[in-house]
Amino acid sequence: MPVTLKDVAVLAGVSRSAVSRTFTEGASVSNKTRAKVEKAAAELGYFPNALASSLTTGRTKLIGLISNNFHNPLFLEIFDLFTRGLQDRGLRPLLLNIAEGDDVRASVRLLTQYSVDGAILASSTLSPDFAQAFLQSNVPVVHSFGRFANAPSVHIVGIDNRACGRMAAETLIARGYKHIGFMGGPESATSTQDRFLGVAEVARAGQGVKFTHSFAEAYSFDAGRDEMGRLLAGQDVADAYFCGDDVLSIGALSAIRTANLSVPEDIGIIGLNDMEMARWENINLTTIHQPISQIIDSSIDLVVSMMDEPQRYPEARIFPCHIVERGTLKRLAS
Amino acid sequence: MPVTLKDVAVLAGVSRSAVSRTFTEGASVSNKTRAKVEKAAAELGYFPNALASSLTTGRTKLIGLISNNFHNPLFLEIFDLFTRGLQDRGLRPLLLNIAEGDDVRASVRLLTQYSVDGAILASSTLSPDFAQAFLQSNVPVVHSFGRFANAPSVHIVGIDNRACGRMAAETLIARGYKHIGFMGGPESATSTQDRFLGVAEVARAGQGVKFTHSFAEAYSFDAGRDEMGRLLAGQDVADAYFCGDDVLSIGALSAIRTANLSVPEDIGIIGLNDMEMARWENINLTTIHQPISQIIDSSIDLVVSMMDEPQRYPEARIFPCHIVERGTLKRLAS
DNA sequence: ACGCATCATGCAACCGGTTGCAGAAAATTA
DNA sequence: TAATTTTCTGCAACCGGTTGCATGATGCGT
Repeated sequence: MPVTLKDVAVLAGVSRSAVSRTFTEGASVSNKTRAKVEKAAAELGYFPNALASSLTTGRTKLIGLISNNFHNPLFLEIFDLFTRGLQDRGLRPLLLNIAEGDDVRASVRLLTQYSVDGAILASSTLSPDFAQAFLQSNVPVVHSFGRFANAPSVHIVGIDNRACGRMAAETLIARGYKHIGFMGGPESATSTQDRFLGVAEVARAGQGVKFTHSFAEAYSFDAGRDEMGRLLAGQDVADAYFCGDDVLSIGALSAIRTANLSVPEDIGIIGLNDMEMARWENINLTTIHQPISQIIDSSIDLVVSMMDEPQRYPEARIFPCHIVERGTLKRLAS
Repeated sequence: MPVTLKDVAVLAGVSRSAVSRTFTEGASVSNKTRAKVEKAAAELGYFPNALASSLTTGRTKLIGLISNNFHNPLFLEIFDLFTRGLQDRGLRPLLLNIAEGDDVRASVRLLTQYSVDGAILASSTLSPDFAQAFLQSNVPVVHSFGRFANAPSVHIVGIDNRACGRMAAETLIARGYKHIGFMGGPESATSTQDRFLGVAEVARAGQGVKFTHSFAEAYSFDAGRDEMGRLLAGQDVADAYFCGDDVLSIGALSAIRTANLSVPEDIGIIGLNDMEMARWENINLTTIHQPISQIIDSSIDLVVSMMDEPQRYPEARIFPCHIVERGTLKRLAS
C-alpha cells in the first residue's frame, strides 16, 4: 500500500539508485534527474522508509529514553525537554517505563532489538546495573541525573548531590537553625545517599548543631507527607529540614500545615530541584535549583557524539546548583 | 558487530530459515533443530532484529504517542499509564511532542517514515486536523481525550465534556450558589468549548441564577492564577467557579488565597480530572473525576484492534464521570 | 573537433530478516 | 514392508532501501 522507492523510480523513469541518491544528503545526482525524481515523489507522496534504510546505514535515529520516574511532576518537565531536544536534532525518543523489579536484561534486549542509536537513562533512582548492562551491549548510553563519581564507567550528566547536601546544611546553619534534619528519598537511591553524606558532613561539624535524619519511601508527595507526619508525631522534631527533593518537600509542607504548625516560623523547609511547582504561590518553596535544562541538553549532545565515537572515554559532566530563596526558610538575620 | 541470524545458522549448522522459524511463533520446526538453534542463539546472545523483520511482516510494534501537553501534571499520569499499557501488550511508544504551530503533515510524515503500527493522540487541545491527517495516510489512529461526537470520522475515546459541564452546574446550583462562573481553558480547545456549552445550558436555565464566564490562556497553573486574579480584580465576582480543569483550579485557588479570600466560604471551586494532586491535603480540590485509566486502556485496545482491521468503522467510546467531594465547595444544605 | 578529467547513472550485491514452494525425512496406516 | 500422509527443511525470492563499481555521458581546455 505505501509508496516505495521503486514506484518513484518507475514513474520518474530512472533507476532505484537514482531515487535513493536524491534523498541522500551529499550523493551525486544531476539536477535533471533530481528534478524528475522530486516531481515523481511529490506526485506519489513518497518519503523514504527510515527503518529500511537503517538496515544498511546502521542508523535508526531512535534514542531509548528510559525512566522509572512517572510520579514526580519534575519528570514531566524532564520529558518535555528531552523530547523537544531530541526532536530538534532529528532524533526520535523511544520511551521505556521501568517498573520496580523489572529485568535489566529485558530492557537492554528491547532496545537492541530496535537497534536504537543510543540510550538515555533519566533517573536518579535507577540501579547502576542498568547503565552497566547497556555499556556491555555496546549501546551508547548516558546516565542523566546519575551519580557523580571521579572515575565513572559510564557517562554521567548531573549534579554533585553531595555538594548540594553541604550547601543545604550551610544555608540552614547560616539562618540560625540549631537542629537540622534530613528527610531523604529512598535510601537505596544513590542521589539520596550522596545528599545525606553532604548534609551530614556539614551539620555534624557545626558548632552546637544537632543533626537527625530519616528516609521517605519514594520521591513522591505521599511519601513526604507520611514521613513528615511520622516525624512530627515523634519526640525529636528538628527546626528545619532539608528534604530529598521538591515533591517530598511539598508533601512535608502538607503534613506540617495539617499539624497546625507554620512554615517557616515553626519549621523551615528547603527542597531540591526547583521544579515549576516550587514557585506556585501556595507552595512558594525555598529550594536548591538543579539546572535540568542544561543537564538535558548536555546529555543529548553527549549521546549524539557517542554515536560517532562509540569508544569515547567516559566523562562526568557536573553542573552547579544554587539556592532559590522563597518562603519556607527564615531570612538571614542581618 | 551485532550477532545476526546468519551467525546463529552457521553455528547451529542449519539454514537461516530454520533459525528464523524457531523465533517465529507457530512456525514449523522440529524439536531437534529448535534445540540446536536455541543453544547456538544463547551462546551468541542472539535476538532477532525487530526492524529488519518488520520489513517483511509489515509490523513494527511501534505506536506513535502524540501529545502537546507537557505542562499539565495530569499528563505525567497519562504517559505513565500509556507507556505501561503499551509495554504490557508488547508495543513500544514512540513519543512525539507537538509544539504550538507545528506542522501537522510533518508529524504524520515522521510517523509513517518509522512505519508505526498505529498512533494515539493524547490531548484534548490538539486540532482535529491531526487526527484527519493520520486518517488520510492510513495510519490507525485513535484520539484519546478527544471531542465526543455522534458521527466521529476518527475513533474517539474520552468523556462527554458537555455532560460534565452540566454536572458541574447542577452541583453548584444544588449547593445554593447563585452566581456561578465558568473559568475555561483555552477557548480554541474543543474540550473547553463543550464544557462551556454544558455549564451555560444548565446555569442559564437555573431559577435566579446568574452566569458569567471567561477563558484562561492554557490548561496550566499560571494561566489559572492569572485569570482568577483578573476576575477578582473586577466587579463581578461569582460565588463559585467551575474551572476548566484541575491544574487551572489550583492556579485559581492560589490567586484566591493571595487575595485573602477563603475557600469554600467566600468562593467555591470545582475542577475536572481528579488528578493525583487534587487529593493532596493542601489542595483538597472538589472535582469531577475523569476515568483516565479506563480511557487509556480502551484507547490502546482500540488501536490494537485497528491494526488487524484497518477499515474498522469509527466509534466514540465515552466514559462516565462523577463528582469527587473534597474541600473546595460548600456542603449540601440538608 | 579531439582528448581527457569529472560527473552521473545503472547494475548487482547487500543490510537482517521472512516465507512460498518443492523435495526430503519422518510418522502413520494398512 | 510398502504406500501414503504429515511434518521439516533449505532454496531462493522478497521486504525497502544503500552503495561500490564499472560504464556512459558531460564538460573543459586547446
